[in-house]
Amino acid sequence: MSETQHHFIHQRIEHDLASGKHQQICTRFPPEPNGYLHLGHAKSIVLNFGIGQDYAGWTNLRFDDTNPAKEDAAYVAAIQQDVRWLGYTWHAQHFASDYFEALYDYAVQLIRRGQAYVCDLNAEQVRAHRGSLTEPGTDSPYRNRSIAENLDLFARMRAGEYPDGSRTLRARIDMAAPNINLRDPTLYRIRHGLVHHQTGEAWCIYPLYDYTHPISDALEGITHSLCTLEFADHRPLYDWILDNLDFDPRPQQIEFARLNLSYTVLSKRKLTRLVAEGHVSGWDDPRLPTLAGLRRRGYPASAIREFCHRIGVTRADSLVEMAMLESAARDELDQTAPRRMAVLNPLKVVITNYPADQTEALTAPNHPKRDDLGARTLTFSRELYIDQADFRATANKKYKRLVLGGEVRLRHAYVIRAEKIIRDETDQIVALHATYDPDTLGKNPEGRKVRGVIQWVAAATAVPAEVRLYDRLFQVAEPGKTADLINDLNPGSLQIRPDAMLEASLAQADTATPCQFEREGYFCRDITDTADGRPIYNRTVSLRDTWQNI
RNA sequence: UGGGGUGUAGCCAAGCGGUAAGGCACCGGACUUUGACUCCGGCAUGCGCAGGUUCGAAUCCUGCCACCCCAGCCA
Repeated sequence: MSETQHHFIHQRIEHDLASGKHQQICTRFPPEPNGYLHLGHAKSIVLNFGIGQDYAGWTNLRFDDTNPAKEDAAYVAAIQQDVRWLGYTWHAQHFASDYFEALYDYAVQLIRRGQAYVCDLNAEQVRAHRGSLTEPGTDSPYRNRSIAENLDLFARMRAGEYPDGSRTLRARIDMAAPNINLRDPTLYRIRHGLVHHQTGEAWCIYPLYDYTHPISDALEGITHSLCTLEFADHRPLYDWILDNLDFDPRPQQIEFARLNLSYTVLSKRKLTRLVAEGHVSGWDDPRLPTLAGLRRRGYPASAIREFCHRIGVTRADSLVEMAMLESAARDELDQTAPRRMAVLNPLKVVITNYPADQTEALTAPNHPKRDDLGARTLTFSRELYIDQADFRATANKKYKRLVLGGEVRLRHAYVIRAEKIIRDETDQIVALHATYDPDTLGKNPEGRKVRGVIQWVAAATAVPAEVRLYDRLFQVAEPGKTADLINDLNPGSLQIRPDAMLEASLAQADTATPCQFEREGYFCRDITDTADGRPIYNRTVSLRDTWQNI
């Protein structure tokens, strides 16, 4: 696996270490518990926890739970599980709501300093006073209330004397600031009737992100607060809050570009919609770029970490190709996955010169390059299955599988020759008659070259299974770019092979270990669904296929 | 048209005044009982564009152009 690359944030940190500004580097991963984590979060997790590890510091997990209308405890549990699964351990876990009391006190301080005021404008009026991108805003008529009145009003806001939306606490900065975030931003809003998953009904006023985040960071001793680019405009406000509350030392916010992946969406809003509208089976649908989905799909956590290292960290907008993710998965799985044989679209083959009452046990290594992974036993018998795609009545010479009258190697077994196609009344191929060369076990046949090798399973011992093949969820590189993203869904993103046949060793397989179905790809047992007692396998990713045309 | 960002190969990305790393993808070839893996080779006279400074510029300066973000009591 590649070294963590040296990007601009590492440089900033090393500069801060060299200058003596910090002795220890502390970061945090601050998800809002309002949805499941996805690859975009993985980028942030790997970045933040990676820094904690690389610089002998630590990383906190902090739930940014300032908006109870959208959040839920169920998401808290899911997020914790995902972070652990990715392989990280947080130094401490916090909730922004742990700081509600402190946050309130700091707000009182701001009021005392004349830096915050209670505003009676409603949302619509606030918007009207804010001005536009090119025009300055105008002061709220409540901007110059006395400190005493502000203190009283804010206390009453907390006491629940005012209805939702009737008042807010605002920072008193500059309504003419070119940066709109500085035009007296809202610090607190009133929200009655909500049950916060952590604080219950203790509060009816809730602080906003821009106010909460810098203080939470400072309270925890975070040195570098990493976030995505869209918050760059908020940095002056982040600094303003800490400045006016005399925090020293202060955490430094540094922004980086969020991850975009082609043919999928990395937006909690869009993912929530796909789940809510039933376009996918749930947050853990294997087609989703959620960590839960990728995990169920069979992606190893190490592959996701590696992917995050490969894509780097910059401030430039980017659209990373899916191939980048798949490559990281293949690199990991190739080294670790035991090899197995499975036939996804079975075609029965009868070896006519092999005795009906005979079987033999063949030994096949679990990995072509790793003896330490051991071996398993395969049963060879008169009736077998091969894949329909591995046989053709006729084909050109580039096709190196089985052709009528031609030979092919059965992986780890004998060379067979296709002799006759057996059809039913409707002319459908129902079986193939073939003969085997008994002198080809573990050696090449005399005087001729057999180029093709295909997988097979013995009919008598095969394990029936359902195999699910996945394709990209969307059929366009940037879903929703030109129209509603639902129109961009790929109707063929899930293909089920209901009649797949697996080699016998998979009957009692360790369900947690992903394996390679030779010549098909990497697969893992789906432990969420069951189909009539038959195992269900998900294809994580296919093998790289450089075979262009037949 | 206000503010904040970003432009290096098809994609991601190093580079920090000394003559364009690496990965993905792709194209050759070797090996192969997985059309996999592995290995070897190829892939930017060029760094958004135009000027300028310099012995020397992707790196510095000037001016353009393109794209992204911001007007929630969301995060």
